[in-house]
Amino acid sequence: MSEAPKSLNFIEHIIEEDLANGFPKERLRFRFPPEPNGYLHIGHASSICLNFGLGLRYSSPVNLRFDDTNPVKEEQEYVDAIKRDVKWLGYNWDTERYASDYFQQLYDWAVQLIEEGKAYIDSQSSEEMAAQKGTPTEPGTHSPYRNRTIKENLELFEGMKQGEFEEGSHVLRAKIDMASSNMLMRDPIMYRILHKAHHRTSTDWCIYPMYDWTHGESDYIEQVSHSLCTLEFLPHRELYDWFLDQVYDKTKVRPKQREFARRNLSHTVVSKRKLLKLVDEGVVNSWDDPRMPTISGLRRRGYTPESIRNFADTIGIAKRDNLIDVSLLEFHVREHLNKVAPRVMGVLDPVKVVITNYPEGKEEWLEAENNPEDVSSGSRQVPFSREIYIEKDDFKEEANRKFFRLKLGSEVRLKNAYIIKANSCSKDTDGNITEIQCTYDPRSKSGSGTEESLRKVKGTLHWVSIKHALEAEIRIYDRLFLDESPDTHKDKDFMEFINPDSLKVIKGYLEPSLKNVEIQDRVQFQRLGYFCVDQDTSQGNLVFNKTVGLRDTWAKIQQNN
RNA sequence: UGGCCUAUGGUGUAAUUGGCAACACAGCUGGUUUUGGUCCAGUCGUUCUAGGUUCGAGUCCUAGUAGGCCAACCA
Repeated sequence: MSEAPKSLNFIEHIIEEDLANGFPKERLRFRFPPEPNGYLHIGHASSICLNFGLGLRYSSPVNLRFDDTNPVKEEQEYVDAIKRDVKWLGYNWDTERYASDYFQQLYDWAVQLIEEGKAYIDSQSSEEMAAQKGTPTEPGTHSPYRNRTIKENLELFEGMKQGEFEEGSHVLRAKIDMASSNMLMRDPIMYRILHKAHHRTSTDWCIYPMYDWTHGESDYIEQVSHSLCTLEFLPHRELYDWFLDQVYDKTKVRPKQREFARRNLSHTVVSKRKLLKLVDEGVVNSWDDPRMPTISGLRRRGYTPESIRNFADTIGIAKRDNLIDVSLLEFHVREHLNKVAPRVMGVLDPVKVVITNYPEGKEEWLEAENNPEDVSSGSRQVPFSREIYIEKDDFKEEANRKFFRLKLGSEVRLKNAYIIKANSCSKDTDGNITEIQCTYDPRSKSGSGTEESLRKVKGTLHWVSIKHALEAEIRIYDRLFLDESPDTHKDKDFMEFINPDSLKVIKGYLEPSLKNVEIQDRVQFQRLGYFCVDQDTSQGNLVFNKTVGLRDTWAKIQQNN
């Protein structure tokens, strides 16, 4: 077996360089560190695939670590959803960790910093501290509390921990440099008082560590070798390193933070706050609404884990701003579903066809291939009868040579069945076609091997026998936003670009083999697209979500005319 | 009136670290096909600008330009 030489992304280059410089491969360790304050989305999928992909590549453990330092926003529900989504994507974490597991260690280290004169209690309001912080172009000024005695600091910190103070009355700050060009180094807050129960530690603590103080130390505790995050954390790196310096023991692995650019997907938003707004304002029905770019939404839409992993792999990882066209994601789901989704026939916008020379009351069960891409998938039987539905779009009274479908006076193949010829049609008073009268060639039955069955006719249509058809609710989705990058307009809110027609619910008529489908089953409605059984399906009420349409060359030809 | 990051086809990412700019998607043209799907073949098109170093620059240096990030008791 030869493996195609795959080029490395810049993170892999860094790791290779570290290994070349003597870092032991067995000490490589990664982590995926979500905050349990919302659902995972396609952007997280990229990060998950990066970290777990590195774990697979180097046979290294990857921890799932919940960054749960803010009980105001975090909930167990999100922890459960995140675990479900990571598993569904196909990854196994080494150990499940929580930053809250480290609260005691973090506290002890904080005490140590105070004792070393590197941290102090500030007792000003957040407004006062903000005023002293300066601006990116002007240095800050020192807090009047900056030079409290170590003893006083220790007593106050202990008091904070014991719950003696109100929220907002005191914070612990690192004593670094109020004149630093990096705003994060201007005496950052390490702890704040929050009289709020935590989803894991309950009321054990009423002081909670801030992100910067927690994250790097957690990496260190877990001995994560490469701590990967998005680019907006780049300025945090200096502080990450500073905090690490305070506790670092040279015999241990020193975690290295490196930053990559967040992946942006066109025609959507990927920010928990914005996604939450879509849910709260009823633009979508839930976090797992199939229009949402959340992992759970994509799953419900019919996306496969493989397709998402391949997508993440293809878009790669880099440091520049990007806007990835959603059509690339669609390509990957088509690519996978083409191989695995059974083919079935369903008519979504029906018009009745009567085959006038087919005996009334007669029915035949015809053999239909389940998937031409997978011979092992076998075949099934579909019923044929005198009255069938075809798509309205598949018939025109007159059309030019490019129209490979049914028109008066010409022939077309019914998939898996017979060649029919349209002779006439009926219309209602508004001129809408209500019925097409055809005749069929009884010797042209698919697979019969007769000369007539082998005739080449230009078009092949899908169809469904009216008498046998299953009615189903079909949910057709379109992109949620009309603009390719709705949240990057300076003067317009992303909500202004919402596509009012992102969901269309219609009734479809399906072949009877679909009677016993299960939730999440994925199929291809031939010539239309890929569809997935929605969880709203119940006894006698079939609901399908459209995952994505087939590539549609005909639509393109029409558009260009 | 600051600091930091980034710049390669329409999109995303590569380039053996200074040595013929490539892969995928999208587009276009043909072929196959009982899905206008799939598949196959072909084609289009790229190093932000100006200098510099070098036999040789996408890669290194300088300046410029453009975009992004940074002043939450969020992560």
